[in-house]
Amino acid sequence: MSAIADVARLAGVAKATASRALSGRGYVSDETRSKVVAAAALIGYVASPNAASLVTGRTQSVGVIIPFISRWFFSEILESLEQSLLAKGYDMTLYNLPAHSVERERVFDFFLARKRFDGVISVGVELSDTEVQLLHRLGRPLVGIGGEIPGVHTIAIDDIAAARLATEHLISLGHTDIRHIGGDQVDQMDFAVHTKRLTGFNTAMRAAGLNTDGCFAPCAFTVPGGYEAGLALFGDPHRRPTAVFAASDEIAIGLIVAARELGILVPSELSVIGIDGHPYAEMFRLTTIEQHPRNQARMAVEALLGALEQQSVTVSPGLTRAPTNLVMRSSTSAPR
Amino acid sequence: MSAIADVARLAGVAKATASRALSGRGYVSDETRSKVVAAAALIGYVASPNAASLVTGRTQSVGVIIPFISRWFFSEILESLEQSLLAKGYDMTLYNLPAHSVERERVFDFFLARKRFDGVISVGVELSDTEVQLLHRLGRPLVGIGGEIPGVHTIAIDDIAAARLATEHLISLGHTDIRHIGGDQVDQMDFAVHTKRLTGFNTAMRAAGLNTDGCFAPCAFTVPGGYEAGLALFGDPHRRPTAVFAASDEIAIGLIVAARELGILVPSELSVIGIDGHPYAEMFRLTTIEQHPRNQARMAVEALLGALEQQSVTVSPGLTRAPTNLVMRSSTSAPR
DNA sequence: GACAGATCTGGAAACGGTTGCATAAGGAAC
DNA sequence: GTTCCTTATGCAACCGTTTCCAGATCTGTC
Repeated sequence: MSAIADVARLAGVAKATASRALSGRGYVSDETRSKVVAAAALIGYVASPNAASLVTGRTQSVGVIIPFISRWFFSEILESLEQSLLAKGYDMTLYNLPAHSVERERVFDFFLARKRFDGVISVGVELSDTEVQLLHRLGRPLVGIGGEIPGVHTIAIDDIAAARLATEHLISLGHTDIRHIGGDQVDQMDFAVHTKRLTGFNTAMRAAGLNTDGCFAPCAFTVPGGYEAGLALFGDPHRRPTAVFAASDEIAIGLIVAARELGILVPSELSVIGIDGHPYAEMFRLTTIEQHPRNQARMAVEALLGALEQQSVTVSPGLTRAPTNLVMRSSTSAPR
Repeated sequence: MSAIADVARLAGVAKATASRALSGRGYVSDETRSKVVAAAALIGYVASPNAASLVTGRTQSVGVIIPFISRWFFSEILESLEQSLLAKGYDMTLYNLPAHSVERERVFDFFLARKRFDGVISVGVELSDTEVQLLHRLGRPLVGIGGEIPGVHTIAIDDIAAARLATEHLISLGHTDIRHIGGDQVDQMDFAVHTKRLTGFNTAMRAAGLNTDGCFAPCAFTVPGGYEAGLALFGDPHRRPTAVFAASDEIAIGLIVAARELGILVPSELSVIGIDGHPYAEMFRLTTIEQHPRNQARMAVEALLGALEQQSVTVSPGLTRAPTNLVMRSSTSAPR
């Protein structure tokens, strides 16, 4: 509707002056500025970033690539990203790209190539070299959350250390028959998360002199996934472990529900520990390693906007470790 | 990087011709078109919709306003919206606006006023007249999901009918001591959902000649919310009902978890029914009224893009009813 | 063979902002 | 009273695209 020319006319100044007055760049007298601001307010003028982006190259908008929306970690990330970006005046445009989506190529070659974003945040998606280069050629900074992409600044917890800590907690309670339930191949979430958590588990077990053969069982990375795995694992009383380390709280909760259904007492007959800090953890009294996705999202926005302020095309590559912490509730105890 | 001028030069034609060849509007000979297309492919040219929007007024982008991201209904809607919009070449920009967010005014007065969207989809947010008018003045069509906004085309299930159906299911099994656990004031989600589901419950009860006094108890609209409500409601064996209608599956699941902890058998001692069709419903064998959010999202996109194609500023106002269906599992049975 | 209509192409003007450059006024330093 | 710097403003060009308009060529009809 109303353009800056209307504001300028109303305020009795040139377009250039109105632009300077509203954007705060360049010299404008206080008197002129207030006239312009008043005129803009009067007709409800809001600058079109699309038009401005033509000449400035800045769009005030950030693209986000994410493989899931409904899983806890990802929805937390998303809420926090949106909040941080909104606070800084940025729009957030969402691309939901499951691991091997058919749309994937189109998103990179078409949507991301449209020059709509000042930067891109990639959450839990392993980008190929080609894809990183494509984004790089656009001259836009890129920040990752939740994994390591070569040459890209990434915010992530130390998955190996978190898994080791969880396993060590069980070992320190006196458990020796411990299993690890983690993500399966189908649900790779693209990232090496599953593998890393398994590595942390194996490391802790071996350091304690415990055998790891046949200790890992895969399942879908969800509550029903953990539930199914629990029914299978706990079905035979003779082969039942005394403790389980679940790769996520959602899996852990599924395991607990399965155990309860089978009449197995947690923690006296079975200890369960997870990773995440899921909002349901408390009602299931689940001991877990908390990560703080909202915080990770804030760090990512900070890194990205920092790079934008410095006009730098790239964020300094490298890894920022997000903190984790053990929260003890009553799903773990010494074995009987 | 590469602009249409580069493509035109490479193909040996004028900018205008290149534009026509790539957009498919106006006359272009087959020979010229293939030359232009080849040139564009060669240098990896992708048109900037920002620049185009300046003259066409179309941005190829849709704004979505949503109060939650992590709750099941909303994340399903979001995934489906993104998928439908992407398929049509539209970007989706997200505004996460909890009910009484401090950011709300800023989103309407600033972000939505920036002329970035061809249309807006509002999910589960009750818009004020002022807000509807503001969007209308921008000349952009608006479609709602999950409630009724005066003068706006909305996709929604019949909440009253769904609640009545759920309650009637319990009554038909022979229950007479039935409670309804639903959303509280704090968690109004802006919409009249809570009130409508309560109305449906009351209607069914009265039609069966049952008293409704003191039959409703509020809780947070989440699994832990239902769990807390369950502990409170089932704590006193003398005052325990034989059946509960939960306003959502998440509440229903919380109730079941609480019942199991208290040693109450579902369904023989307690029947529970919910509304939603949550992915956890099956593992808790929950009887529920399914709604299909992904389908609602598709309908919304269809309505919005339909209006855009017709150049019409408004979508024909009115209500499209999304279907629901009762799925019987084993959380409900006749009372003992 | 003239004419109308359809097809094809290019030049130039727009869209709504920002910014480089020129101009001018005011104040400080010599 | 110059000179120089800082502040303030306007004009015009520019960003990348689409589209209006004019002109050219081709086709078919009478």
